[in-house]
Amino acid sequence: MKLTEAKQQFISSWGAFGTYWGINRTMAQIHALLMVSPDPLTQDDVMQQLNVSRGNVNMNIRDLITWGLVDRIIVQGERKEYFTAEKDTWKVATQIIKERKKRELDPMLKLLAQLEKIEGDKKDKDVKQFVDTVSGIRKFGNQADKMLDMMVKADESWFLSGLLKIFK
Amino acid sequence: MKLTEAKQQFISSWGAFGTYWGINRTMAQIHALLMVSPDPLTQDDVMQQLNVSRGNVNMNIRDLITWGLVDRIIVQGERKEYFTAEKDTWKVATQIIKERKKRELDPMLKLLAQLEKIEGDKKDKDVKQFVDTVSGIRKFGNQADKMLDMMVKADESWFLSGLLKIFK
DNA sequence: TTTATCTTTCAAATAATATTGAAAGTTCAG
DNA sequence: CTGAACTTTCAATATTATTTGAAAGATAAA
Repeated sequence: MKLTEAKQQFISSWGAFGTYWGINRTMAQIHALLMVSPDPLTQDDVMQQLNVSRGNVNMNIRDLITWGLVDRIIVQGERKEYFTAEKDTWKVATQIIKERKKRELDPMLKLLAQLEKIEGDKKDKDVKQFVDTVSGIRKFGNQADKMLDMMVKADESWFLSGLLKIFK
Repeated sequence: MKLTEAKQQFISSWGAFGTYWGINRTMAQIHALLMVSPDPLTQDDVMQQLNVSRGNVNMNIRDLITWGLVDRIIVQGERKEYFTAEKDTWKVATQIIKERKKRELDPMLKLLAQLEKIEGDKKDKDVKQFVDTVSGIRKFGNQADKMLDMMVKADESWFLSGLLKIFK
């Protein structure tokens, strides 16, 4: 397989993969493209390579920047902006974990804690089932939260080589 | 807050949360409803409580069954079918991990392994960046894969109390 | 200041996804 | 069998999410 074809396939699969995880296809594709591009690209480069409109590229790049996955690069003496993606997989992963935790997990845990304080007779089986379910999810979520926190603080080599021994 | 209101909020939030993760709103809501319902429900119960059509309920319940999260229950002497959800959070989580791994992570890792075997001069910076990116993701993915495998085989108490000490 | 270059916005168009509901299919009691 | 009770299917429809592209907004060189 040639580079061009492989890139194509990587970008397209990354896009499809993204949609399974609630990320829009184009955003995932732009991210993929920037990850395999050694040099920064302009919006026009991305438009041309992925066949999408200017507005689409602009909005999705902006979004990727707020996710902390893409950086805007200013080249001396050039009018237009360039963009580049973080290419270290570990950093990408921890960045995504950090953001999703903040945007989704943390608010959900807050809500579950509220819901658990429901008024009503714990003897009532409906009340009991509700509280049990909510508190089960909350406990699990809290543990996952702590684990992810530590993962984010840990470093790559630990993850890649050390972790396995622990699970033995 | 009263039970009815709390249930309502739980179901609706669970639905919204699901959409962040590529799960359709109704499927997540049905799952939520069944998790907080102590007794099995019929399709009509679900239709009525969530205000969705028969076809929608039927299709989504079927899907939840293939995910291994919902069971069909036959009650002696009753014509209609009942449905119930697994309520143990740990089991729900490991079941979801198992399925998503099988459906998404494993095929992606297979593809990445293919792409890494690209032909071309490793001195070329485009080739190098491509191979580095793909292999970085593949290594991370493989490690995550192993970790999740072990998590699925492990047990809840270990996760809830033991794991943290390891990360210290 | 004017103009050319580049970026951003957002209403409208399009595409993707989810939902409905009626008809067809199934199952079983009588 | 036959018909009532229940389940499944799927084309049509509705909803939601994404994309476009032209206009407006910046910015800086001339």
